[in-house]
Amino acid sequence: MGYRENPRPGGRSARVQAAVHQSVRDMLATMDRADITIPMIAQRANVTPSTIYRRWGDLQELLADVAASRLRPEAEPAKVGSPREDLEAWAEQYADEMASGVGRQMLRDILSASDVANAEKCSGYTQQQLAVFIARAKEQGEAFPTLTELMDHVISPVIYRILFDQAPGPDYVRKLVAKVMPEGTLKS
Amino acid sequence: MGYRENPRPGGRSARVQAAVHQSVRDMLATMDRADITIPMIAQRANVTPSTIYRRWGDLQELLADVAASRLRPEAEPAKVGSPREDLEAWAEQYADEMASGVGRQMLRDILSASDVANAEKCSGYTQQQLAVFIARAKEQGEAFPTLTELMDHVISPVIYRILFDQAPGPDYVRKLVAKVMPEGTLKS
DNA sequence: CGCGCAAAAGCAAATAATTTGCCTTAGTGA
DNA sequence: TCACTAAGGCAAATTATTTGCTTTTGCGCG
Repeated sequence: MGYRENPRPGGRSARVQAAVHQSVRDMLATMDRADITIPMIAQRANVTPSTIYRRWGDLQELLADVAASRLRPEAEPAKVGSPREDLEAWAEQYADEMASGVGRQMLRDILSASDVANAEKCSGYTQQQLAVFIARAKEQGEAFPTLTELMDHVISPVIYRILFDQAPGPDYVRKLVAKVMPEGTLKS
Repeated sequence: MGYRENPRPGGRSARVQAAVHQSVRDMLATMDRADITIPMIAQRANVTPSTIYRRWGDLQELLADVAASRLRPEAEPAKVGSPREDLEAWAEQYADEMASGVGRQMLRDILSASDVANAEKCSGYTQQQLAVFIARAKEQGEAFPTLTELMDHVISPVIYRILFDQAPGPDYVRKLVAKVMPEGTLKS
């Protein structure tokens, strides 16, 4: 009697999931998160509350699921210049998105759920994106930081600040990138 | 009709707060967090549920409050060798505590609450502790990283890993510290 | 000291959310 | 086509939350 992780596309289960996700996104856009309840989500999605309870367990799990699916990158990072420049542009946008009200909420939703799967998924997405820059740099023979260095010294500080402190400022990210680039790699 | 942030010690309000906090700590120690409810906490603390609802709002706020108060450092970090060695020892213990089941839960509780105050408090505690090392190093004329460097390149990566990934390994923290120390500062 | 005030707690009724058992529906694969 | 099963609907039972009103407690003041 378990629910499939990935419902077959086109099936009823997939339709319900889509309707519920959509309903949650609508509500997040229009009202305060503290006022959102499962019965309300259910009504807007035209399903019964018990469907949601059985499938997701509670509001936190549902919100985490929705947040993680919104965080999935839609495309490869843009290629506009050198790998370093691409990384800088991407990181800046990443920081902005995460620091925005919506992004911040999504991060919290993901971390609040008792199930760790969504947090890992989210970190995995970021690593995938970073891996693209690393591959490009390698291809072009450009010196570049490792994945671990990028995660530890660019992503982590940005996320920490967003979660605990204040949003990272505009050139803060640029400085982090500069610091992590290998010696002798100067910005053009 | 607002509740005081810091109830006068010895008053009724302070007793209730202590009883409720204790009740929460007991329950966290003995049962799964998903099974904890406000009525249960109230019963164990000999208080009516409405008292808790009025004072804290909901379970998440209460858990965040309890977690933040547990995270308050009790003493200045130990002084056993050079500032760098002290920092290493402290950071390692910090990482262990945060990565433990209890520590991880506390972090999540703090981040799940809609009120950001506890998250800021928690980050503030860490910065206070780090400031002690910096002051000691300055006093002894030892080269030392800034507070920002320590937060960005030691604390942030540790916390990020705990939240999104896996617990940081045993010598991972040591490497982070080594990396952030000023050039020419070699380990004795 | 004892009085009055206001903050905070208790109580209980009203409301809302969650859980659960049982039934129905809709896809899937033989 | 048919039977099987995962998933959804419905409604009753349970549990949590909110709220209006009352009572208690501790503080400041005369």
